[in-house]
Amino acid sequence: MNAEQLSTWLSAIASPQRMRILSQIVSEPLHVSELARRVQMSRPLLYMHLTKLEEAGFVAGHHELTPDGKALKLFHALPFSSTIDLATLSAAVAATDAHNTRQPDESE
Amino acid sequence: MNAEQLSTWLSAIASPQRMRILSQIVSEPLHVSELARRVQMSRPLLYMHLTKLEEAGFVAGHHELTPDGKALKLFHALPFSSTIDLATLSAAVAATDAHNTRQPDESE
DNA sequence: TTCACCTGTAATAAAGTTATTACAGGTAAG
DNA sequence: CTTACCTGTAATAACTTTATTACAGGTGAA
Repeated sequence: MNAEQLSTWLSAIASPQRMRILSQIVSEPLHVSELARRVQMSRPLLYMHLTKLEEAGFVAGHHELTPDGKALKLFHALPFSSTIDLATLSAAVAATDAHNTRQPDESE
Repeated sequence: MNAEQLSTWLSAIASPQRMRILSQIVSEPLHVSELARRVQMSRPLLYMHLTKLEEAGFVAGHHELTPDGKALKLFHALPFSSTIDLATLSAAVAATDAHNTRQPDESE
């Protein structure tokens, strides 16, 4: 994990709004409209936040049909745990530096 | 720790630039101008980043006089370690909710 | 005095994030 | 057909963060 990736990961949860969203779908998955009502947020805005959370791997969404045939998009939180300290950050910076110093033909 | 405080803390390190700054002053303290040269950043910009890091408790700065009498401002990284997971985030959101639901006369 | 360092901040520009509004389109029930 | 739900996106406004430029002022050495 390089500095940019770690930054993307941390930025995704470093938002009170996204923390609230996440905490709502820890125990039970919810569909977008219902989730929007619970966190009192417009759907377009919620989509933006969910997209960031999904890209960083904190949530996953999947379509589901209700018994009566309505299509819902359900989201649920994915479990994770990570320890952050100076060593973690330094390692990420080192990974970035190594990448940028690398010769053109060197592989990932 | 409520959601806003956790957000401030995470946001402070969720930046590749600030990770680079931090990793430079882990082993040895450096004065502002020298640090600016190492991370290739203008001093005013570096000050802005250092202020954020200091407010979040990741670095500390102190003035020091060189043997020949020049005043330098040295910064060094403060050690820390924190585990981030769904429980941490949910607890922060709960702390915020508790605060907002509280009666006017309730204490901190 | 001039040069080469250093600290510190104010004003502003540039870029990125967050939030809103307004759409288009779907299903099922009354 | 209208009402009441749902998904999804495009355009844009409002705001925050990041970065630059331009100052003012200090010390010590040549």
